[in-house]
Amino acid sequence: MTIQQPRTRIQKKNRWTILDAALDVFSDNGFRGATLDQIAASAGLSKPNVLYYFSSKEAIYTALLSGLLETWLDPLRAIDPEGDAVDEILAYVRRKLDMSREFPRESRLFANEIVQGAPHIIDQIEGPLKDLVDGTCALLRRWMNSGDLAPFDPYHLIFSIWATTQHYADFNVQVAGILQTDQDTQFGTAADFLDEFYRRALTPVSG
Amino acid sequence: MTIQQPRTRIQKKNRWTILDAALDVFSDNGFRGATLDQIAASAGLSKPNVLYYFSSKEAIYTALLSGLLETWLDPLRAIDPEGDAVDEILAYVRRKLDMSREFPRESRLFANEIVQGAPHIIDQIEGPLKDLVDGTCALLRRWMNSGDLAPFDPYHLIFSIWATTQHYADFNVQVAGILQTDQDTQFGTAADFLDEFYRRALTPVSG
DNA sequence: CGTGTTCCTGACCGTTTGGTCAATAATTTC
DNA sequence: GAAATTATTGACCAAACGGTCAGGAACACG
Repeated sequence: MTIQQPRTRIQKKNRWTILDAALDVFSDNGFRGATLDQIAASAGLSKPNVLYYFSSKEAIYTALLSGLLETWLDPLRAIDPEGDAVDEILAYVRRKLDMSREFPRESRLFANEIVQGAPHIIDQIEGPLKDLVDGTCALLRRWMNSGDLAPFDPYHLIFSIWATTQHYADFNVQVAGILQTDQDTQFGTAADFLDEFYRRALTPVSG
Repeated sequence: MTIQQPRTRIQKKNRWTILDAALDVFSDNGFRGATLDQIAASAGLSKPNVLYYFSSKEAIYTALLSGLLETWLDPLRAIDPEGDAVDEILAYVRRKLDMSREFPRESRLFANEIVQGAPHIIDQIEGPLKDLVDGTCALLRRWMNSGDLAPFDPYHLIFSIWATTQHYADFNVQVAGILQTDQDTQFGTAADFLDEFYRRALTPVSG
C-alpha cells in the first residue's frame, strides 16, 4: 500500500525529499536513464522506503511533472491584457529567463520529456497548454491589429520566446562551454540581449 | 575483434544500417535509455552481430556523434564574410531550419546529449565549436561596427538562432500539439516567421 | 572445387534494474 | 505504557541489460 495524500509530518517531509532528489536525477538522465537506486541514494533513503511513499518509479515521475506543469505556465498567465503590449511581452521574456536561471532542473526535466516525445504529458500539451496558448495568441493578434505590436505569427513568436529563454537552462553546458564565463554573467548578458532583441523586433513603427 | 574501418561491401552496408537504426533509437531515448536489443531489432540484425561491427553500445554512440558533428556545423561555416550581412544571417537561419526539418533525429540526438550534460562531446564544444563560434562572432562584430548589421551581442545572437531553429526539431511534439497542423505547414510558417523576425531585428537603421 | 576468411547466431554470463515482502523499528494514540 | 498505526529495512526475485564465446554458415578466391 502506498501513500496517496500526505497526512503525517513524516510523510510530508519524505515525499518532498524524494521529489526533490528525483528532480535532480530525472533532469540529469531522463526517465529511462534514471534509476530508483540513484533517487534513493540522493534522497538519503533506502529503495524500499522510497517505494513506500511512491508506488513506482513512474509514479514519482508523473507526480513531479504534474506538480510542476502548473508553475511552469504561470509566467504566460501573468501577461496583462490591459498593459502595454511591448512591455508585457518583454516582461514575459524576462520572467521566462528568470525561471531558466532559478529552476534549471525543472526546465531540463521538461526538455528531456518533450525531446523524447512527451509520452507522459502529451494530453496536457494538446489540452490545457494549447488552450492557454490559443488565448494568449488571440490577445497578441489584438495588439498587432491595434498597432501596439509589430505583426508576426503569434504562435511562432511564443515558440521563439520559449526556445530562446529555455535554451539557457537546457543547453547550459553548451552556452557555458562557448562563453567561458560564470553563470551570473551568462544570464546577465542574455537578459540584456533578449530585451534589446525583442524590443527592436516587436516595437511597431510609430505613428 | 571488431571492425575498425569498413573494407568489404557487407561491412559498409551493415555498419551503415546499424548507425541508422542507432540514430532512431538514441534520438528517441537518449544514450542510457537506448538498448542494444532495440538497436539490433531496428537494424534487423542479431545483438551479437551488432557487436561484431561495433565493440560496444558506447562505440556506436560515439561513432554517430563524431560522424555527425561535422555536418552539423557546416551551415555556420557557410556564412560568407564577403556577402551582405543581413542576407547572410537570414540564409544561415534558413539553413539551420532546413536541417531541423530534414534531420530531426540528428538534432534530437544532440539535444539529448547536451541536455544531459554533453558527457561525450564536451571537449569538442569547448574546443573546435568554441573556436568556430568565436570566429563567426568576430565577423558579426565587424558587420555591426561597419553599420551593416544592428548591434547585438553576437554570441547570444547565435544562441538565439540555434534555439529558435532547433526548437522545431527537438520540441516538435509540443509544436505539433499546439499548432495542430501538418509538418509542412509548421515548417513553412516557421520559415516565414523567422525570416521576418530576424530581418526586422537585424536590419540596421538606414543612413 | 577446396580452403581460408568473413559473417552470423544460440546459448550463456554477470550485473543492474524495478519491485516485493516479511520482519522490525519508531511513532502516535488512548 | 500498552496497543495500534506508521515508517524502515535486508533479503530477495524476475526481467532486462551489456557483453562473450564457441561454432556454424556464407562468401571470396585460388
